[in-house]
Amino acid sequence: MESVAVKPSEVLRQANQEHLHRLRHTCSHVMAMAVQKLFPDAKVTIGPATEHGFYYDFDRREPFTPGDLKSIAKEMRRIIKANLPVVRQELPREVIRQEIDKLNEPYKLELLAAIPEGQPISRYFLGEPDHHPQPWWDLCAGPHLESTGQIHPDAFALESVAGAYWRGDEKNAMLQRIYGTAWETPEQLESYHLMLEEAKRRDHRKIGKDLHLFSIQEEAGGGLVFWHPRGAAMRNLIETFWKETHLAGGYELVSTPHVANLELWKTSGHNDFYRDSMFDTMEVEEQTFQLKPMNCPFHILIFKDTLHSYREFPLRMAELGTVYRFERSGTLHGLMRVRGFTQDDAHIFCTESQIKDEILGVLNLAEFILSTFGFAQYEVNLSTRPEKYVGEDAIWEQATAALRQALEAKGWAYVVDEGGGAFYGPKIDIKIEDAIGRRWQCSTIQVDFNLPERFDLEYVGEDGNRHRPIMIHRALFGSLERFFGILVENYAGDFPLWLAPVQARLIPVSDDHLPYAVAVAAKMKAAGLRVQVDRSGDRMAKQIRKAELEKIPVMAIVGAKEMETETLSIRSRKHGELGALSVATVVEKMLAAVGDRGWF
RNA sequence: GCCGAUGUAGCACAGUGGUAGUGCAGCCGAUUCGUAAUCGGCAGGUCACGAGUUCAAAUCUCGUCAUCGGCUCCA
Repeated sequence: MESVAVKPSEVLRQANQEHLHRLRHTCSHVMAMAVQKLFPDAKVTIGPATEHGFYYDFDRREPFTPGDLKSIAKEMRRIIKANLPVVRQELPREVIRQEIDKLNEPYKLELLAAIPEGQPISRYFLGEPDHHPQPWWDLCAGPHLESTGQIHPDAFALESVAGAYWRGDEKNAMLQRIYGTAWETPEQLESYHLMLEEAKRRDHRKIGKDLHLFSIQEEAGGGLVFWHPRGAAMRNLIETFWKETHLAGGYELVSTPHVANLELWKTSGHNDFYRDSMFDTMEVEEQTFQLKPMNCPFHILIFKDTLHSYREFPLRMAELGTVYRFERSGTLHGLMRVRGFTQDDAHIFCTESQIKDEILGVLNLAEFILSTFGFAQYEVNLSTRPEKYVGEDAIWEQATAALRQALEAKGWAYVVDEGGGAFYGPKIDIKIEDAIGRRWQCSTIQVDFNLPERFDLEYVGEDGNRHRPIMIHRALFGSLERFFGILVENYAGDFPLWLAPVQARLIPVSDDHLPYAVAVAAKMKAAGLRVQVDRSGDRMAKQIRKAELEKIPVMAIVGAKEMETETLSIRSRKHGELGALSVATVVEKMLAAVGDRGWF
């Protein structure tokens, strides 16, 4: 399964992106033409190219079925084989408006009205415009291929039908979106399908179930995670590592409740700005309580409980804080999108002049922690002041400059998202790249000018006067649940030794060797290794098969030979049979692999 | 929440109106075995849940919940 000649992701990377974009866009027109031929009642809307293909949204009463997709694809192949020319025609607004009117396409009229004055307006025909009857055409800016024959009839596929709102707004009509994928060659399409299979093989929901890591239970409700012993063991390892690293990095650990009086959330502004994502309140002895969607107000209360001096700054407060957010049922997805999750949260209270160094410190910590889990490739975004914001311009500029300086000092390339910041401050987001090239947003670092104001935070400065501190929110994993899901998919369940919930399985050749296996296991456990003995009485080959299916990294065969010589015959999941090694050597080598966070 | 699909034993699946099935896992017994499945037996299901249609419902209808693919939103 690992030995594909050329990695599918490589094949796809070699494709000409500009050409692919045209091809996919044209493909979406071909599909729309096919759909309107087969289903004349379908109204056209928009149909752009996407990362892997294209889609087209239609307004039609009857839903498209999988069978419909087959006939649409067939019709598309016919259009491709006919090799119709793709002809662009620019027309004055009023002329094209009348043309659209004739076709009775209300969505296109709306699109036309949205095109700014002075911009050229064009349509694209599939077929010669002078031909009678007039060929199919679509209001479109282009660009496209020159003819439908340039699409390879075996390099596209229709994938699925999904609902989508007109212009992405849920107040609007629900349209039917048909997704397709399209490539230059059948080989690329094949590679794309291999990629999809690979992603499916790594799906954390499947692996999580197969390896008994976690579950989500219908009886308890969607989006609530149950960590089973093996998953919980891994989570504990991650948490321990996180806590030790933060303590070493100058953070102090705190722990706060899961609910609080609603008044707190009114002060913080969450009750106004975040209500849609919060669970309903609960009444207790005539007071109203709220399950927490964030940790920040709690850390602020700890901060406020004493008067602070600038000499204590920067003050770094960290917590693995479990929060609950109301997510609409249709959006829940395994561990990636849940209703209760644990943020690896921290809040740094500091002065303006400390922002840069603090951010740099967070970037270094993020790099250290993420790379420990095997993530060394990042995509970094810097988001600046949006249109609606709080805080003074000068301080926004100062903070944004500090973020830039920190990124530059770190030497990381980054993309600026102008106006993409939160209303309360600028931020840096870090996306990590996994083993098959997918990117996941994890870390976020946000400067906050709002909460210190709302809670009237103060510290005593060098001058003896009260000043308002700067507050930095930051999370590195983002959410432990989500990060765990990413880890599972990144490693495909083959975890490095330090994370593997069961590091070694001792396999007795027969029951005669069971006592020896138990004794050896005790020794290995005493050395701090997570070891199990297979007591099933199954044949050796069966025991090996079970251990392989459970992706246990080290198998140790125990038989007469091994008892005789006080050795273990090691079979590594990664490297196969390694022969007989003394128990002491196995322990030593395993501990070394744990130490450098590698595999055995 | 919205559009579409799905829900049968711990897991993977078969079963289109007439007494719920297969494989693996589990338990029991025999086998005591050298690098990915030993053999035999037993047990296990309110067919997601709740209504309805029918002489009869896993199967048809409606509702609820959950899951899957999307939309929207996001850690």
